[in-house]
Amino acid sequence: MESKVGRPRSERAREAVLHAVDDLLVEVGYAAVTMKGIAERASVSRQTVYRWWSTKAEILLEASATDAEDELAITPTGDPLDDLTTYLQALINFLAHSHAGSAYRALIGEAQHDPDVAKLLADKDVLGDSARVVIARAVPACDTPQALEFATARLIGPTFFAIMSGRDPRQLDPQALARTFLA
Amino acid sequence: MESKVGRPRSERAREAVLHAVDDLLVEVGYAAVTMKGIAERASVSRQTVYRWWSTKAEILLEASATDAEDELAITPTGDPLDDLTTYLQALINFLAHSHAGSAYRALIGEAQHDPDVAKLLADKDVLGDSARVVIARAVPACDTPQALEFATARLIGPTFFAIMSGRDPRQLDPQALARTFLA
Amino acid sequence: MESKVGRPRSERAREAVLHAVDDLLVEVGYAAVTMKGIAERASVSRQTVYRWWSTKAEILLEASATDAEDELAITPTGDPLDDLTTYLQALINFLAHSHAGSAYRALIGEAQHDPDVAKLLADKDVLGDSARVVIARAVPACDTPQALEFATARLIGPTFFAIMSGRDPRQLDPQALARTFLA
Amino acid sequence: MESKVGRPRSERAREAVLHAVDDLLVEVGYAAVTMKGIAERASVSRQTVYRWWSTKAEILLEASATDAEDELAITPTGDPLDDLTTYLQALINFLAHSHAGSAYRALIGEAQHDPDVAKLLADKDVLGDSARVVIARAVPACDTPQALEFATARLIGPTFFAIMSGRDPRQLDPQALARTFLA
DNA sequence: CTTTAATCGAGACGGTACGTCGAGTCTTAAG
DNA sequence: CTTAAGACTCGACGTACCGTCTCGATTAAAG
Repeated sequence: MESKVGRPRSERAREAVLHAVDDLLVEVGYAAVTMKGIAERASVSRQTVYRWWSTKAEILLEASATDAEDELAITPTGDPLDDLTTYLQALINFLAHSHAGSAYRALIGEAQHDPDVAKLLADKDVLGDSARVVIARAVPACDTPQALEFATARLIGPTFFAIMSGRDPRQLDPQALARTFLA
Repeated sequence: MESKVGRPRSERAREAVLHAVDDLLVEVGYAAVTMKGIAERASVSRQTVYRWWSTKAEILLEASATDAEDELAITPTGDPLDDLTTYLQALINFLAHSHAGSAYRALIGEAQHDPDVAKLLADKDVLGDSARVVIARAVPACDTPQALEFATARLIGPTFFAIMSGRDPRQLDPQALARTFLA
Repeated sequence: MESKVGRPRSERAREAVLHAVDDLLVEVGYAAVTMKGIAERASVSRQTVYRWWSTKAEILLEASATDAEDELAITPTGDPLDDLTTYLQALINFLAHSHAGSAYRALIGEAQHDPDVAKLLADKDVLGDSARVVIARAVPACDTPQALEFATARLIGPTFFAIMSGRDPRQLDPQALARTFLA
Repeated sequence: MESKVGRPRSERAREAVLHAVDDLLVEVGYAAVTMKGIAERASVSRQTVYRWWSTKAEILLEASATDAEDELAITPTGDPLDDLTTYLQALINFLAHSHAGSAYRALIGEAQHDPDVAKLLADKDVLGDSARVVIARAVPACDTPQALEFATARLIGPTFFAIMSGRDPRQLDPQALARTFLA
């Protein structure tokens, strides 16, 4: 419920900030993205940035969550192996090559030592959500929450580990991963 | 080839820095560990820290690599399922509860947007090394490098993902994970 | 000539602002009085304050000018020495102990580097006006403007300097000052 | 007692700051002089400014105290009236026309609502010191501290008031003021 | 009894300085 | 040549106040 009195929030400023953070991420990398830099790039006052977001992680998440969801959504064919393979390929592309994915990896990294960022990601489980949809369709037997969680970790885990630990993503074979998952 | 003239490097200073990093990590957490703080805690000049290490990631890795190896090494029993279960339990403890493990998670995080840290971790693959040893013994069939890499990702991945993405480590069942790995 | 159409100026808002300034001056001191603070304390919008006053000096002067005049006005007895002594005592009280006086000192201070404030004070010579009245009655010989100006400086100056330069006002003896003035 | 270990204070930085504050005072006026502006003008880091001075008032005082003393020091002739007249002329020039004087007036102004500045000026009574020297020589009868204080206020006060309250300094007649003082 | 016009509150906006902190580097004297 | 000490430049931090700007809602006099 948002107040109706006072000057309304500037949609222009909101978008400028989100675009700025996207651009800066690509240009200078996550570490060099600063609240100051975002504000300047967006031609927005620092105060305005802080008014609506408290950390760069928050902005980054808002800026890339939609992209992430889009990149991880697949159109089901009915064939479990095909669907899982397609999903795993999308996951590899997302984590290893997409801008939204590199933002996401940076956020996961930050979450390891910043509880606020961890909370943020817990509230918006991009990876888990995308995987659960695919699994529910491909493996109907996975119907309890526990089983779903376990399957999610098994499906995403190997790819996630390989990329996060700096391994070469080209060595990853989505079909082999999918087959092993179904075994 | 190192010079032999002049005052020799102080071993006292080296150890003081490594201990200071360990202590600070526990007391204030990774994010609040600073080069300045390390130097002060170690009663060592800032210049001395910079002379021997170029980033806090380097110090951190040197300070916790040995601990990490110890915590991830298991004594084999001969039974593959038992060995894998023991290893996975050690992995869970390391990533979720150990100091060395939280340092390692932070480094993995940093590596996502800092190529220097990524290089550092690539040269010292703590997790992969520990897993390969276990796999080689438990699954002798895994004899090609590719198969070993694949198995490593399958063994470590699910646990790694679950903990890095902020899931509750108590939900992880090392025996179930081991059984699925062997299937 | 002010317009007669439209909503009339709110007398309530005007008084609330002046009272807020008075209160804030006492509570937090001149330096910490801000336009923002005044508006909030008066439960008035910032725009409303700016609509009617352009600087905090203006508000302050309007808020304390009447008090200042009252505090510096004396009832004549006919005896020059008595009148001057009474006046000087009032001047000491005003400059050293009164709220209106501390506002006035702050304004004089501001006037040293802000021409707008200097202009404001030139148009409303609180100190000079009060002194001229007393001098005209006590020293009828002072009848030219120049003589009056000179006498004003001689009468007010020593006290003004002592207090503005941070000397202890208890060391000031109004009767001695009055006697010396008449000499 | 200053420490002898560590890098010594940069004399270059110290002078650059003092000159910068002098220049800025003339160019933009006291109100627009900021710590940030001083640092930039002096090509010195903000941190360095804060390391040695805590407010712009402190820098200003250090930058103009010597000038002030020079401008208010007179060479005695032996004739009381001449000496006092010369001193009062110097006082008028200082307060009304000199850069050091305008800095001093600004500081006096600030002192009215900033106890720290008031303390600063109390420790370095530029005006009082200069007057006491002149009075001691011209009026040997003034030998008790109280008498000296009283005489100081009488000597400086009228001129001080006239200029601080925005009156035209050209109307001030140093000889007339000196004569009245001696009467 | 509706316009019309200026007010009011609330609060977001772009700016800019604040004082602090950590990053690295540099400059001493001491060992 | 290393060491501890500590000053140096640089640049981001998050906050505060500045003065301006949109809003919707009042409030009176004028039509």
